Amino acid sequence: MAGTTQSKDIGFEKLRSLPERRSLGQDVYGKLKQAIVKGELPPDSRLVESRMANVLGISRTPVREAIHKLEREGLLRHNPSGGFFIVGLTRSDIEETFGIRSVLESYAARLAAIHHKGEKELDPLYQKIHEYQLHLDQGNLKALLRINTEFHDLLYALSRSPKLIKMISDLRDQIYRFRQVLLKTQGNARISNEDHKLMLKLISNHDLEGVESLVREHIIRGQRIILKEFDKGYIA
Amino acid sequence: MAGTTQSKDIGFEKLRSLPERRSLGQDVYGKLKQAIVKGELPPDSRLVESRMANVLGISRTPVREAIHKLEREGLLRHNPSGGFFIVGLTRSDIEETFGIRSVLESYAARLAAIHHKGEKELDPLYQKIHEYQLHLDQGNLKALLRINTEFHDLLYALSRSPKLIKMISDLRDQIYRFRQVLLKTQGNARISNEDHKLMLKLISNHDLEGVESLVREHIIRGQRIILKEFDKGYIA
DNA sequence: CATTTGTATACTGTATACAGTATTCAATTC
DNA sequence: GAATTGAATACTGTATACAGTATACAAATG
Repeated sequence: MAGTTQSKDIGFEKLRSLPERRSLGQDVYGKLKQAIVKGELPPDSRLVESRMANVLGISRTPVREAIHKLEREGLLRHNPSGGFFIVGLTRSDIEETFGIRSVLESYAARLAAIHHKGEKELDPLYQKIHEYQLHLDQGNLKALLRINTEFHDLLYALSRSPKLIKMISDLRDQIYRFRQVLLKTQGNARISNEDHKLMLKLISNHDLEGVESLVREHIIRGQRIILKEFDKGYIA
Repeated sequence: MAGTTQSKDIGFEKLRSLPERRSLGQDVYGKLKQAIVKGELPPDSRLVESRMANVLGISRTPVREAIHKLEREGLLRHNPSGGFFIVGLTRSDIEETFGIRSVLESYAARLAAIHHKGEKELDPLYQKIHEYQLHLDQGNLKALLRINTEFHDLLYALSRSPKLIKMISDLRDQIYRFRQVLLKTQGNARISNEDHKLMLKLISNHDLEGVESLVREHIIRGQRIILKEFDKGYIA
């Protein structure tokens, strides 16, 4: 216990959090996941362990760690004849994923409405809406995407359900590659922010049913946009 | 192509599906997951790779595969000082998990109601209800649990959403250890079957809102039962 | 020339080796 | 006897080795 010895051993707390050394496996996992999620690695391409290990200058072992995690996550699938490949998204995958998101995210919003006490909790969210509005007029897509994500993260954090948040986050990773389609047009980008404003209003009023169905509709709107583009063949 | 050569190479189709050799890693994953999910391995206990490998008579490599998958799945957590341990369930975990189930499973039922054409699809489900009723009178808990699971599997299969089904299945694994509490008392066991009957009726009538809110309530009822037992300290 | 066969190559799945870090516990110091 | 030190041990994270299978392609065969 601190203070029980004569010699002063105070002042080393700051050293405690110095290196924070993550393992190679974790690093590879993160890198590989990003690459897949962003669509940098094309679907159906095979992942050759030794090649990856060589490129990264490490051994196969940590690469395997990452691969097995990503397989469980659904981003990779095992080839019957051995090895793993990147899974692409079919039309049904998109339909399903948005459908599931529609119920999970609307539920998160409902929880947010239940748990939220006092208007002050919503301040950062109003802030994001404002910030968004500023960039909206000048059509800064990159910024809109970022702020949009931040808004949703803040909102779902209010649900106080870590498991739910994680599931929502995992689902969003799966369709990350299509994100930008959603805010590509001025019209959609504007509607999105109007929805967000309304969400906060409903949460303030503790209107559980209201916010739940609004978010559900919000997501389904996104689904329709993506599917339309998908059918046009612009994205795949 | 078959038949293009003179020599008869017909008759080997049956060999095609002979060994179906799963990898050691997959085996360990399955075994270990079962053991954790059923509560055979106590929470917070550390998993020592070399020990496990020795017990199973294999090397550490496939054991690691399994461990990393289970970590991504949330059943294991990484120890800051190295290694992995089994995560236990807190009260919040139970609350969260049932809450998420309530929206996912009600959504699956809604999809089932949307997709289902013709009464014949529901026959196996009515069959399960009947089967359940038979065992209900003689209080055969083991059988009730099995039939109950089968009913829900059949129902959610009608949703035609593999991703949704998988998520529901994963969530149920997390609270598998508490299953039997739900049907322990005659009263609850009976109500459960009444709910199931009503679900089928609503699905037949394509009453989407009805079946969705019924299933939601069905799950929340389960949540209350489990939480009550949990608070009494009978389960942990 | 179209098949088949044979052989080299690539890759996976599993086992093993090894260095570095935690942990344990007995010896030591105050 | 409580705290400190130090050596022995256990375990992890990573690298490497190796056998068996799949793949690719050239040679051989009709």
